[in-house]
Amino acid sequence: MGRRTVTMNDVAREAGVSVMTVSNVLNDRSNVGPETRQHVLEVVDRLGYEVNLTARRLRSGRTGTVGLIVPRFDLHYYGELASLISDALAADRMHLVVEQSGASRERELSALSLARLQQYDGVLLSAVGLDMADLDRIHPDLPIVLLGEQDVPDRYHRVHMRNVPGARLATEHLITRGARRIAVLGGKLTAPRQEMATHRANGWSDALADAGLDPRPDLVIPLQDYSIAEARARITDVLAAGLEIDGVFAVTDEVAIGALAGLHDAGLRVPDDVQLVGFDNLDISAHLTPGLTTIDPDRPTMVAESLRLLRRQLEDKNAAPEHVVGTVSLVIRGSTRN
Amino acid sequence: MGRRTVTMNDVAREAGVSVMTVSNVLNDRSNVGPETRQHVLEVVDRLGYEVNLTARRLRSGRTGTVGLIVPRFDLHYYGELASLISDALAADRMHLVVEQSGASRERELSALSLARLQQYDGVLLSAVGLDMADLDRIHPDLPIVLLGEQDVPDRYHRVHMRNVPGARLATEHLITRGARRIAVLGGKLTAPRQEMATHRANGWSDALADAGLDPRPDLVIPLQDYSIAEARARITDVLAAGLEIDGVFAVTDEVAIGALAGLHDAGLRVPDDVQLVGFDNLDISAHLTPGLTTIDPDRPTMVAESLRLLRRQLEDKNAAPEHVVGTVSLVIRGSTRN
DNA sequence: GTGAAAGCGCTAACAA
DNA sequence: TTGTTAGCGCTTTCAC
Repeated sequence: MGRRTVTMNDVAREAGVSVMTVSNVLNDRSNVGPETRQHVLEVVDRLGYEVNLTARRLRSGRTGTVGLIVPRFDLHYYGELASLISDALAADRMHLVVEQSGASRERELSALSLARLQQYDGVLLSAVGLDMADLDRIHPDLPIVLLGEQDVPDRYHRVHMRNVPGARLATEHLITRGARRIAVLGGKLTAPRQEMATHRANGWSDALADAGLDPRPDLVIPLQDYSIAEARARITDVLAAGLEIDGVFAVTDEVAIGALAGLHDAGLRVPDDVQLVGFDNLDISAHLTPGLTTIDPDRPTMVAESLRLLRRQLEDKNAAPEHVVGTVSLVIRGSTRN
Repeated sequence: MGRRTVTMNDVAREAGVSVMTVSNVLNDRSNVGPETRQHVLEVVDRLGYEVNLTARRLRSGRTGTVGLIVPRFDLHYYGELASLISDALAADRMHLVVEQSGASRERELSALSLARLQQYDGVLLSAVGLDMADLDRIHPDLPIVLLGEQDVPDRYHRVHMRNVPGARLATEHLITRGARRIAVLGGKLTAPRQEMATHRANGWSDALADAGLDPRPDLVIPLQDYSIAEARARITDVLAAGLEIDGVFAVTDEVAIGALAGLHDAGLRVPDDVQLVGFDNLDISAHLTPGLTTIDPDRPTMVAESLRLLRRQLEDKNAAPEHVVGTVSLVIRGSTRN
């Protein structure tokens, strides 16, 4: 209980060797005799010694830990992302820890303080609230990979999704299947910065224009937090206000789930009365009724690429920044007609 | 870019004061003259200094960070939990970081190594794969609160859910609404240790017995990872094998979502042919079609209590361990009949 | 193959 | 109000 923490010194004294030898044993360095190693390990075990990672880090700079910064823990997208990354890193014997920045700029900047970031060997940053200028202020001497949509300074390594083509694909599919009055739920035509909502609204708008349809502003239904509840409430509002639609492109699957509920509330059947397409291909989307037609951003590849970029920087501080663009594909399920 | 990290020493030299004064300013200690403070802050700003948290931690032992260890990032339950905790901690100006232990004992033990835990001021541990003996080996001189079901050594502070009564409530509700052949999806009658699945199966079994119904073993459908996909596949299997049921108690809402899909696949209507109750009251559960009747574990209170126990230990290392038991309530929605 | 010395960047304790 | 000293526990460097 109250007993003092066992340090390397204690082990060294007990084993009758120097701390350096203990350190060498614990770090699997080659320059230790076999029976010395054996003996040290025995003592380590007996005393229940565990290395102090803080001290190691202070001295060596290495932590064995990668940080993932996400806007929110409770958006399923980030949970699935974190899970994939964590599993992939485990193969490299590294640990993932996840922090939530909150979607607000203030909390994001705080999570992003150099002080916090420097605790990691590398950082995967999925930041939504920051603009170029913010990112430009961060000058961590530390590997970072940006995951996401926004424009970022060229010096950043970055993996991003093909948002506009993905949204276009979704919308074209709705048009192909006969929808003509297609709303974009969660889209934004204008915003202070380009972001997921504007990119995906642009793809929607492009597809409509190509098909000779009018991307009317009243078909663009912006959201704040992209939660299921918000999406359901907003679509209920616009339907009650008399908006007539036969298709919905929801900017995320989570938004689509809300739309599904809201449409059902209004007595509209999916896909018979209104067809619906999402974006993200969450695990759950295959298991809704009806199954959700959606855009698959090939997360496994995005994760693999992110980690590749991270490893490159880990190996070579001055690796030239790379921009990787993912692929998107359409997954057709029951929420659109045959 | 390659420029060396700015240290407190640099700031001190540049400002013409000692490092202690810089430290005092940055920690808002009262013993600094106003114009000295002002000047130091200016220099800090000009040089872009940020404190090295690793060094601070090594010296002071405080980190300002709480760790939450969860089995998986991609189970919605933990995402919602993490989100609640993160927001609550922000009010105390503390940060939450989340680690995934993986449901396997090995990875759990690794995430739980003293070395890793000691990086935090306190740890909230939602461990599923550990037993008493494992937990007994952990002797961190560090505040821990266990969240969860299992029996734990008395010296631990702990918040747990009323699993058995909750499961009983769910099952009684099914019986009240007319179900008679009620399966427990994800339940286990026997297991090496008491765990969520056994507790909830016990509540199910108790309720059946009380009602004079037979808790037949073939009504207990165990699961491995409690994913939506697995739940859907398993219920499809047992239905195909000829199991006749008119009610399902799913041990989690996530499992219930899979059950909903599987029942639909089999051409069974919910709640007309088969009634369904979950457990957890996830955000999404209100937005399914039909809405999911479920057990609400009052997560906000559980989170508040967990943080209270943590703060108690932070303030007094020797605070007597407390066991807090949450309350459960039934939330009735469309997946059970009226 | 092993060990002694130095110091990573900060803060606790005490002195001035 | 400010500064000096010591040292958190480890790893780097270099000597033996």
